[in-house]
Amino acid sequence: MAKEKLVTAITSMEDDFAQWYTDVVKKAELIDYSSVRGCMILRPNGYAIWENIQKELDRRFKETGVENVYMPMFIPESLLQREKDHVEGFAPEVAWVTHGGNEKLQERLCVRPTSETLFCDLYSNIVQSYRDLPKLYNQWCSVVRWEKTTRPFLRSMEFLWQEGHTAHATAEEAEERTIQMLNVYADFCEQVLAIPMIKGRKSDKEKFAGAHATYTIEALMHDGKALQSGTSHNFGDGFARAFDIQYTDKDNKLQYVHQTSWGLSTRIIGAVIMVHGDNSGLVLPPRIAPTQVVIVPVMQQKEGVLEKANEVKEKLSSVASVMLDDSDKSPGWKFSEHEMRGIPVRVELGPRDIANNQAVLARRDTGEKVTVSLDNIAEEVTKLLDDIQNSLLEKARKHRDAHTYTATSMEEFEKTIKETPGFIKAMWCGDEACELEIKEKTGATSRCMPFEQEEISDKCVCCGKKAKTMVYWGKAY
RNA sequence: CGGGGUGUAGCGUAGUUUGGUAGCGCGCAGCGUUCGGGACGCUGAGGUCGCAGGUUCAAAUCCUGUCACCCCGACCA
Repeated sequence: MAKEKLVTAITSMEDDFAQWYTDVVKKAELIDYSSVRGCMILRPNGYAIWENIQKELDRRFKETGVENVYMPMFIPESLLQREKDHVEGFAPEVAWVTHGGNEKLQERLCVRPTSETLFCDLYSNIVQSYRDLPKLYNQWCSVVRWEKTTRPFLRSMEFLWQEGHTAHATAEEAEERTIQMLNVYADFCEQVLAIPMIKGRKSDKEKFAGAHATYTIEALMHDGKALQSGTSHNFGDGFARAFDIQYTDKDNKLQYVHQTSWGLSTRIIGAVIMVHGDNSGLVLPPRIAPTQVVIVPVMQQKEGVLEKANEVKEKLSSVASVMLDDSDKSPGWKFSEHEMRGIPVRVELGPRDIANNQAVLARRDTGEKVTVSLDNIAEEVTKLLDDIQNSLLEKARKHRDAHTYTATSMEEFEKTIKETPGFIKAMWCGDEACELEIKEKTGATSRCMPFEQEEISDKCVCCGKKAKTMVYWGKAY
């Protein structure tokens, strides 16, 4: 396509997907690298996407009764070590503060890699009675994990996220909340980010350090790799016992609370890029696009063009977030630039259009152009944005389904993962040894045990023993 | 942490083999002509050649060390 020849700034996906990703992230000006290894700078284009994600999710959280708080970023070493599995899971990637000014600290402080311990400490102080429950807290913050290798959005040493932490009177209530929040994530991803998710439970090997059960939403990227996009954990009363979080129930008996935590990070932006992006750059679903419509005037120095463009902007601003690009670049340059940034709809407006009381609408996802009357441009744009949102989800679903395979033998498994990367549905006996062997042989890990089970066979794909569960497998980011 | 690669103007790079005045394209600034898929002309600004040592009359170039980033792997909510 002629179009693609022009944008030489971006490596094509087919040539080198990793390089394509890096190019998009940079050229769309989502991030820049910083002077600290593994830490990225979120630039306005990138941060605005996160702000929209925050806005949408925060509203959905609050609809379920969640309240926001803010916890300190430092955790005393003794507190971190309270729960054994938890500290073992996180210790290798924790950053430590050892000095305050020139003085060595009595006790090291860790920079939070996650805040379970802080919330537990708080709950142990503020929960006394069953009347104090449930506690449904969330915080928006950054966390630090000393990663060995990093990639923008997908894995950085410091990243933005939200972490919800709840405490409940009963195990049932905690389990219900865990699933409820997983559903909030999945609905958000489908409806707003146009990314279809597989919902399911993690195997013991893959579950969160200290969790009783971990649930996950898994998405398939354009290159056939899986991305864990959000998790929801049920802690049972494990943390409560370690942190002594007890309440008095109606019968005046001491009980431990049951807890959950759930998180979603800027990593999800990586998913948006890798699910919807194409060789011209980023493709943003309208519902999170900071700018939904860009107006590109043609012959803008001509009498009346900019005036008309401003009129159209005014008209559209009631139905979408609109930007008028009246910079003195050529129209063609602007076309490519805004495509690179993923703006869903472009309005082209020149003297020819104005004479005919019309404008050209170009959609980012398909490149298709239509001419519409200026009289009902607001309605047309609204419809178009909706249509783009829907077809992005549809396209992503088709891609995922087309790259979801089944395997009933290891030969089939290995061949599929090698030749046609994607999700593989295969039966599993439940033994961790088989999980390890599959990883060893194929590089694929168990992504989740989906809620929607199918009986592909009655034997474990690895050992041939009686199968317990169908598992989605895949190579993961 | 292992393997590989790359560091020269904001970006992309030539020059390194064989040491000898740092060059080109894009971008940037000014002026003019342009404008329906990255327009063009003229003029101009911009460089501690990643950093630190060493060899030499002379180092982007050779030697030693070091740092950063990218890719693959290992590890990893």
